[in-house]
Formats: sequence, structure tokens, C-alpha cells
Amino acid sequence: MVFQGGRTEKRPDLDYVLLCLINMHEDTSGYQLRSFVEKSTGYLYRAHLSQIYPALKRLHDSGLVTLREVSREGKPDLKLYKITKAGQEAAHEWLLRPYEFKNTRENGDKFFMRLIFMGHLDPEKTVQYIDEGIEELKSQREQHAKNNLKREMEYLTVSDPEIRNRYQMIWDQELAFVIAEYDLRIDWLRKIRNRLVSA
Amino acid sequence: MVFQGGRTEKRPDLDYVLLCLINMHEDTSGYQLRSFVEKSTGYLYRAHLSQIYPALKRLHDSGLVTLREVSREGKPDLKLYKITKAGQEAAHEWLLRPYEFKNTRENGDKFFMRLIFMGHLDPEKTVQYIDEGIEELKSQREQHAKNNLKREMEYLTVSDPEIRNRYQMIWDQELAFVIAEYDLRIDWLRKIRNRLVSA
DNA sequence: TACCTCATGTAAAGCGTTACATGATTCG
DNA sequence: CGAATCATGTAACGCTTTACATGAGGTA
Repeated sequence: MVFQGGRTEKRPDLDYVLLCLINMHEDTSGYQLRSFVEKSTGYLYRAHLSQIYPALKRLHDSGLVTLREVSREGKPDLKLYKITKAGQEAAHEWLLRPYEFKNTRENGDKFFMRLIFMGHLDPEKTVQYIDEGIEELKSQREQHAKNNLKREMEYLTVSDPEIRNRYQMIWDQELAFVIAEYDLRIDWLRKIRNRLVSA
Repeated sequence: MVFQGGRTEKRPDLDYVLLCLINMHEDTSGYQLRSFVEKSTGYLYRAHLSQIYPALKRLHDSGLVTLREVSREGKPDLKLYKITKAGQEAAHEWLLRPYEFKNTRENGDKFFMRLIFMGHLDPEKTVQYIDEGIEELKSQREQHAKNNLKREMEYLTVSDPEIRNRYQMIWDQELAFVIAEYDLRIDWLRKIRNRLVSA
């Protein structure tokens, strides 16, 4: 433990994901955490053991987790982690921190990922988080709808009409797909929102 | 131009994306390419200028593109690229290369990205590509449906029933969302497939 | 005046993937 | 007998992001 760093140090998202998972389940090993990252956020975010072990070391050095080593004959020591008070505060701070939206797929996925760890939170806070997400997704949806790919057909300087038509068709479909995916996500957020307010 | 390397050298996907875009439009600059990457594949894949410039250098060194420099007073030279025969072959080889599926979001997106550049191809080849994608997505969908997050609620060692219920609700919704997103993508591939065979 | 677009690049930091290193046990 | 799971880690490599460097012209 170097210095109690619960404040707002810059940390990779992985650190917070692990912190939240350790908070859900005491005495977890790095190896177990990998499979739970997989099972919980797996569709939206993944991590390799080679990222997890250094991340746990960072968390330990900052005093956000403690560890207990269990010797096992012929095998490397098992390291079981517990969250500290500072760790719980850091996790809480992360969940409440205003989400920094960027217009990328990865950024959108991470917005949804954070939601997975919000069960501990006051539902009102989660609803506020979701509302911000809905607004952002609506605006991104409109941007895509406006930046119509059809206009960009001008870029295609290929004369063969059959090829042009094929590109046109694929790009039209592509745009429709992007819009549909945004609509699905917006809908999904609304569903969760409704369940949170009606509970 | 170091050596004509049209064969199957290992290249980042970015190189092929740029190659395909240069193939669509002669005499393009790196700067223009960035905005067209944005407008064409933007939802699925993006690149910064700091990646594009080195990529163009790689393509030029391998003889896949040629360039023409246009002097402009007080400004850096404008570099306009053209694809070579070797470049067209490399792009074609990339499009026909069997897609290496991995169960990650990024990998799924890149599958769809490649489709955007298949307008030049024999539609039968594109249909075959799509069929492989549909099979893969169906299998991934089933894996997610099976790895039901409910079972993983065991991991959550928090006693408060209100918190447990909230997690349960969010995770159930999360799973439903993942499945719905797979279904949307599978549907979308079927739509494009139908348009390709009926044309 | 401040910001955006055009236009080319390099350098460093950050994050993710693959390979290496070690070794027991279990399942097909 | 080979593959998978458990269990910990380090090192190298690759791609992405941000910062730095330079500078003109247009627009709010």
C-alpha cells in the first residue's frame, strides 16, 4: 500500500470493473475474476489475465483492495482479494462520475457496461444516468441519419452501373442497420428505466 | 517502392480499407481518406490521421499505390494516391480471404465493415461470405443465450434482497438486449443476402 | 478573436493480444 | 494421450489515442 488513493486518480476502466466485482463477492482470485468479467460484461467488455494481474497489483498498491495468500502444495499461492472502504468509495465515485460520451462503438459499449454494476446505487441516480444516455444516443442517431451515405456515393468514381447499384444497395442497408441498432439501444434503456421507476 | 508485395503479407485492416477506398476514387489525399473512412465505415471502424499517414507510406513502399505530389504555395505538398494492379489484387485477395471469426464485438464489427467494400465482387462470393456470417452469429447468439446471467447471480454474495433484485433485473435485461442485437444483425445479413440473389 | 477546415507528418502514452514460463489435475 | 481447467505471472508486440509541430484561409 503506497498511498491511500481513493480520490480521483486516473485509472483504466478495468480497475473499476474488478473493484465492482470484488465488491460483489469477497475472497475472489484473479483467475475467477477473469471468468466473471467474461460472464457479466462479456458482450460489452473483456479482459485477459495478463491485464487483470497487473490491475489487481495497482488496486492493491493504492489500498483499494487487500489480499490473503493461501499456500497450496505444488501450485502457486492462491491470492484472494477483498475490497476496502477506500475501494468502495472509489467504485461509487466511478459509477456516479458523469459519463464522457464519444461517438465510438467502444465508448457506447462502456456506457452500457457501467450500468451492469449499478445495482448497489440509489435507483434515482441510475435513472439520471440512463436519461443522459438516451439523449446522447438520440443525438448520435440523428447525426448518422443526416450523414446519409447516399450523398457519399459521389465519392465512388466507378462507371459500371451494376457495381454502383450494388454499392448503393449495400450502403443503404448499412445505414438502415445503424439506425435500427440505435433504436434498439434507446428502447432497451427506456425499458430498464421504466422498471427502475416502477419498482 | 521496396518490393512488389501483393501476396499475402500480414497487414493491418486499415491498409486494406484505404486500398479499397483508393480503388473507388483515384487521386485521393490522406486527409480526404480520413473523412471517407469516417463516412463509409464510421459506425464500425475509424482511423486517425496519425494512423493513416504511416499506412499510406506502407502501401507505397509495397508498391500497392503510387503517388503524385502537387506543390501548393505556403502549404505542405498535396499527395494524391492511385491504386496499382498489385494493389487491386491485394484488395481482392483480402475481400475473398476467409473471415477469421472471434467472439468479440470488434471482430463482429469488422465482419460487417468488410461487406461495405464488396460492391466490386461477384455477388455469389458476397452471398457465401454472408452465409458464413449468419452461421457464426447464430452460434454466438446461442452461446450467449446458454451462458445465462441468471446462473451467475450465485456470484453475487450480497444479502440485501432489494439490491439483489435490482441486479437481477438489470442483468436479465442485459441478456435480452444482447440476444435482440444478435437477431437484428442476423436479420440484416439476410436482407442484404436476399437483395443480392434477387438482383 | 477564436474556432473550424484544409494538409502533412512524428512521438509518446495507453490499452489489448499473443507468446512465454511453470505445473497439477481432470475429462474424453 | 491430448486437451481443458485451475492458478500465477512477465515480456513483447500491435493498434489506438493524444500530444506535438507547422501554417494558411474562412467563418461566427
